[in-house]
Amino acid sequence: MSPERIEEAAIQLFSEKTYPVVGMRDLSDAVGLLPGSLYVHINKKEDLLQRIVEKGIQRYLDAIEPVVESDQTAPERLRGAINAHMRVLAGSLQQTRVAFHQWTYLAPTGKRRVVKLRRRYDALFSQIIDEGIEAGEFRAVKSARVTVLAIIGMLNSATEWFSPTGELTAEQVAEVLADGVLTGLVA
Amino acid sequence: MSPERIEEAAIQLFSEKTYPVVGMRDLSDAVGLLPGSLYVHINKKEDLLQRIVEKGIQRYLDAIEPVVESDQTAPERLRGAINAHMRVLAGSLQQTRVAFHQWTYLAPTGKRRVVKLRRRYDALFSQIIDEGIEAGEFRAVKSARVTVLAIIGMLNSATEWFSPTGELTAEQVAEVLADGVLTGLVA
DNA sequence: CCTACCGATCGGTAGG
DNA sequence: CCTACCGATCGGTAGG
Repeated sequence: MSPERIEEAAIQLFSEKTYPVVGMRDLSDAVGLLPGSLYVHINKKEDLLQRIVEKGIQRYLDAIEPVVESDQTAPERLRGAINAHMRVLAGSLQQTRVAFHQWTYLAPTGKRRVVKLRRRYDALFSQIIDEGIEAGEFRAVKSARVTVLAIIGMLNSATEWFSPTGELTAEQVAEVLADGVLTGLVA
Repeated sequence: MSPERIEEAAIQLFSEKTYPVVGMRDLSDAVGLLPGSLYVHINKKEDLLQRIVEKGIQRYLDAIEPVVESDQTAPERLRGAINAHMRVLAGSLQQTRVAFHQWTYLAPTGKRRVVKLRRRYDALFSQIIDEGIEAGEFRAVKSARVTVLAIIGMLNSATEWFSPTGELTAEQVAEVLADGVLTGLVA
C-alpha cells in the first residue's frame, strides 16, 4: 500500500460523495485496509484533501501559464487557454471536481494556500483579457472583472457537465466555448 | 417559533457551511431552542433541505418562464432571461447557493424531484437558443447543447462571485453578461 | 418546548 | 498492518 493509492481512492470517493460525507471507513474499504491502518500511511483525513486540491489546481496552472506567456494575440491566447483548460479537465475530471469545489472544507491555514493558487489561475485569464482590451483586440467591455469571472465560471461549470464518453471531445467543447466567448451568439 | 424561521436559519447555515457539516445543534442554537425541540416543528433534517432547494429553484422558473414565452426576438429574450436570473440571484443569494449545489445530498426520491425542476430550468434556455438558431437570429453554433450548458454554467457561477455590496448591481452584471454572450469579446 | 437519553458513527490512537 | 478501543458527536425520540 502506498500513500498514492490511498490518494487515488480518496479522489474517487470525494468526487462521488464530497469530503465530509466520506468516512475513513469508506476509504479503508476502498483500498482493502482496516480503518486504523490508514494512519500508517497518512497523518489525517484533511491532509488528503489538501494534497488533492493543490495538485489539482496546479495542473491547470502548468497547462495555461505557457499559453498566456506566448507571443500570440489575445484572442489566440484566450482560445489556447480555454483549450488547455478543457484538456486538463478531461484528463483529471474527478480530481478537478474535488479541487474546484471542496477546498472550502479545509481549515483556515490550508484554505489560504489554496486561495493563493486560485488567484494565480484567475490572474492568467485576467491578464489575457486586460492585454486584449489594451491592444484593441477585444472590445472595451463594461467590466473586465465580471467578464473574467464569467469566462472562468463557464469553464469551471464544464466540471459538472463534461463527459469523457459524450459526443464531443474536450477539444471540440473548447472550440464551441472559444467561438462563443470570442464572437458571441448573434448571427 | 415557526417552521419558516427554522428554514431561514437553515438557509443561512447551509449556505455558510453546507448541509452535512451543519448539525441540528447548530440549527437549534441559531433559533434559540434545544436540539430535540426542533422536532416539534420539523420532521427531519433532510426535509429542510428539500424544501429550501425546491423553492429556491422555483423562484428562477417563475421569473424566467414569462420571458421565454414572450413574443420578443431570441436575442431579446436571452437578454431578458439573463436579467431575470441575476435579479432572482441577488434577491435570494444564500438560498440559491443551497439550491444549486447542495441538492446532491438528498436521498434518491428527493433528488429525482429536484432533477425535474432543474430540467425545466435548463429547457428554458434551450428553447431560446434553439428558436434563435431556427429563426436565423443566432448563428449556427457547433453544439446547441454545449452552448446552453456554458450559458447556464456562467450564470450559476455568479452564485459564487456576485456580491450585493459590490460595484455593480445585479442588472449591471446581467448587462455585461448578456453583451458578452450575444456579441462576444472580439472588437 | 424541555429533560434525558438512544444507538450509530465519526476521526483517530496505543500497543503490539 | 491488525486488535481493540477512545471520546466526541451525530440525527432523532420517549415521556412529560
